Amino acid sequence: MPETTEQLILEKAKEVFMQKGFAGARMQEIADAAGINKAMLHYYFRNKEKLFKVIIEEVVQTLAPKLGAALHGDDPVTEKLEKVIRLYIAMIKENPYMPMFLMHELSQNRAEFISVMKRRVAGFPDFPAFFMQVIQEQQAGKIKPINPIHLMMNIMGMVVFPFIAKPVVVNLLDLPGAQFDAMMQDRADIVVGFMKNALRVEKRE
Amino acid sequence: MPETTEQLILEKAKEVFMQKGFAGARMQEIADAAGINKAMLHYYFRNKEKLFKVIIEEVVQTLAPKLGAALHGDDPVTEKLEKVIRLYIAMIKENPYMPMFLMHELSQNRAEFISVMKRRVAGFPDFPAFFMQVIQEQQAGKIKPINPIHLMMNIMGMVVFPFIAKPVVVNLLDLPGAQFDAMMQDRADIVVGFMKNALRVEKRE
DNA sequence: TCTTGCGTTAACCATTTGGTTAAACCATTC
DNA sequence: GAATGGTTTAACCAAATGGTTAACGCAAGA
Repeated sequence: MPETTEQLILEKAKEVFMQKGFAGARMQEIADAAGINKAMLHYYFRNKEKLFKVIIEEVVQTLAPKLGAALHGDDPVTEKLEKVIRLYIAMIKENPYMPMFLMHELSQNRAEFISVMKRRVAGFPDFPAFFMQVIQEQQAGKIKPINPIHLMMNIMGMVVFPFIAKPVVVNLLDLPGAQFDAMMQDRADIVVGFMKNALRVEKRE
Repeated sequence: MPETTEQLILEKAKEVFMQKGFAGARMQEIADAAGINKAMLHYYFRNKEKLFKVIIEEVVQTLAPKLGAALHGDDPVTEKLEKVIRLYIAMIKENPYMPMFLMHELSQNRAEFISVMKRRVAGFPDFPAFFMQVIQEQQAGKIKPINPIHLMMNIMGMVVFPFIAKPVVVNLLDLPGAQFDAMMQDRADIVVGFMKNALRVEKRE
């Protein structure tokens, strides 16, 4: 099944943009990676920004529905969060640069970026509904009280951090990269356990 | 007290590098910010990489001792972690770009960076000792069992994430920036609470 | 006052880099 | 097989960007 040139470019551009960021990425490098002439990039995508925007679109379109699916439905909060954790950790394992990429580019306030994000894609998570559920379970005494947004940030922080901070951790702790990766095998279980403990209400005595 | 040109350059270079990253920063922009000629940058720091390296050095030298101080001493683990959380959140509030900057540049595997990190500065935290303490408290039944490295990553993730992800969160949740900042006031308390709950062992009945 | 040398500037240079153009290639169609 | 039109290439261009140079200013010392 022969890949079209356009697909090939997108694929390679994604790799380069994700690893180097917009400012660090070079059109020439993308062309080389795709084994084509630099002019092709412009033929298919006009310019660097347009190409970048397409990648962004793709990334957002991949991430949002995953979150949407996990938070949707009737499961209790802790189960939904467990889904989020496992889903995202699995995905980041295959795409380690994605979180860093997203955050770094977003922090540059690229207008294109924001607009893509704002235009909610199909399957976009229904945050208000989920936050409501969190509050209800708290009032019912099923989980510890905590602001749902903070809770969400706690989860995402624990999920995302190890991947963007791998170089820091490895260097700070003098840990071989392979050993770090091995540790990451358990990561999902550990975060899930930590989260459940943190939300667990003590039994009344 | 008149600031020397060198200090002025460092100050402005730090701002620009931290916000734009190495690849995104422009020597001209730094010069403009400092209100001087571009040649001055090269006069004092020879080239972009050298200037960058000095900034890196400064950042690492600021961060490591803070962690070292918090982890040092005889306090119980949860208190030490509480210190870490409060110290870092306070510092990041004054320097919101620092975490993003550090991680993004680290992820590029800049050799200079790694070398600076490896050369342990004064006050560098004694991780092995702290990890040992964590394990001892776990065996004594004072805190829930968890791999100390995972624990540390959980903490740092929760501390750092909101700052690097502010644009993502704000856009995803349609939250006014000011409201987000207001929420950040409580951040330290919430992370401390979350951490303590997660580590708390249930009372035996 | 003349000299010395650090600090500073404007102008300039070379390379990188995003982007363009005109011609060539090649499969499909008439 | 000539014409058509999408695809690809090599060569080129202009702007951006990191870096250099030569001259100037000016305070401190001789």
